[in-house]
Amino acid sequence: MTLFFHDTLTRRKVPFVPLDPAHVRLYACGPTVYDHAHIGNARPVVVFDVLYRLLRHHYPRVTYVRNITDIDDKINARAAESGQDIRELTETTARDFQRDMAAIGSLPPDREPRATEHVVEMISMIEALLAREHAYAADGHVLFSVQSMPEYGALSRLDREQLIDGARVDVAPYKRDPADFVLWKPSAAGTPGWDSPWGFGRPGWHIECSAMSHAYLGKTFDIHAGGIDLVFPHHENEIAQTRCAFGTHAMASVWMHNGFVTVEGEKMSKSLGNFYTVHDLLADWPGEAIRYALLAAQYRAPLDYGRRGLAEARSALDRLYQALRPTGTVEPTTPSEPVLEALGDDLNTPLALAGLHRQASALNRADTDAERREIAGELRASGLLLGLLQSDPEAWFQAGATTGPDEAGIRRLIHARNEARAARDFATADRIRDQLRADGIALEDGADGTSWKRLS
RNA sequence: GGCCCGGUGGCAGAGUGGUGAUGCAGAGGACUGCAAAUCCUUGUACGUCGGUUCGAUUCCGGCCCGGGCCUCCA
Repeated sequence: MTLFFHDTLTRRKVPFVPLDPAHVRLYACGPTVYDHAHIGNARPVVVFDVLYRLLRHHYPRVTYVRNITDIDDKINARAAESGQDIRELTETTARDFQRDMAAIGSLPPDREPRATEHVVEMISMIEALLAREHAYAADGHVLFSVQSMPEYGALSRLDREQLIDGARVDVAPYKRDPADFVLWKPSAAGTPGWDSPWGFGRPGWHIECSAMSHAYLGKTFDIHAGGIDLVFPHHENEIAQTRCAFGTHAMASVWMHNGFVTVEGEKMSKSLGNFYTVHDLLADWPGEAIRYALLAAQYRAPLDYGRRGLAEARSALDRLYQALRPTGTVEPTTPSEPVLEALGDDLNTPLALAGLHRQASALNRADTDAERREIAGELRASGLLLGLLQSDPEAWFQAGATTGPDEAGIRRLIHARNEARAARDFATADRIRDQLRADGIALEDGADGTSWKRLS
């Protein structure tokens, strides 16, 4: 089946044709590690994790590269203000990031390169740009010459005049053209930096992704992904650097960008301070609900994130796990056709989730155990593509609150209640149930006995 | 100012030129000692004004409203 993805460069949904069907190559821009990831940072991780899972389902080999930006002036500033060692700050933050992303069900990428480990490649790329006269050195800086590339601006559809008119920063005096951007800049002694042909300094922001994507995926690869706010300048400049350094016609075949997460209609961002960190959300919500809520809207649409959406996500997962409950932990078999089609149509995750619910309905209606096991296997396989429904259903319902009675105590009370019920002493039975309810435990009397859930 | 997204029922959110996804919430019924869970039934939604059409929520245009980008940003 042909997959379709929306390509930012052409603003169209295009059929996906891998450059090499035997090896699909995907790059996504990763975090700058100076602070906990917020839910806006998590969205591309989760969305493109689904993309990665889908590609792996359809192709024999996929290489997914997601960088970690550990060279950045914000990192330096944070380290300076907290008195922390830069390396320690970036290592800790990177580890927290990986832990948080795993907690919301995302697979690790195949490669997770760090900018600090690729400065040599960045320098040689800058040298290539200088040799081809797409860049110039001035005043300890090396700048990319935007005028040397006629197609500059194609991704963001901005032309040079607009860039200059709209610029929010002062134009540095060493720039030949106000639109030129930095490839290398000098570092003061005692601040982070590397020796280079242009003196002690550090790379500009964009060059790291050009260097690292080239190092692991080559001069041209299949898909480059990231948040929509990276279209300009980051991806525009990556394209300029990579194409001009290698003389290619494209950096990636398809450019995919996720919409941002909003809070009460406004963009969530660190600069506005209106963000939820994944770390904090995990204290109150299952990671799977955090993930589900991120997949509840199509990835290009804005997503308003908050308690309501999280509560809905948890209810929806309750329903899906409830359907899986009678069959326990059956192995995933084959994802359902509607789910595959939904995901293959530009990652239509809300439609795919609807497919999961339809499967759950069918499962709830199934008459025989064999039928139940078959549908459950398919439902789990469909869920696997979305990174959902891989837990033991009982564990899903019984996880959560650490207060209240323990499992043995609950079982004892259920036993006592069932004895009362058998004796038709419903007053006692109801008292026990009410007491458990007050402790956050809900009972369900089924054909095979009484099961319980924690309410949170 | 330039460029780009959106406006769908109580809420979230798909989709389509002509039998009104999906979930949550609501109503009725079945099941149950009573519940819960589940199943069945139930909702005259597509910002606005025009145009095209036999027919538009779906295509085209104007307008209104919301949001984003224009070198911090996922």
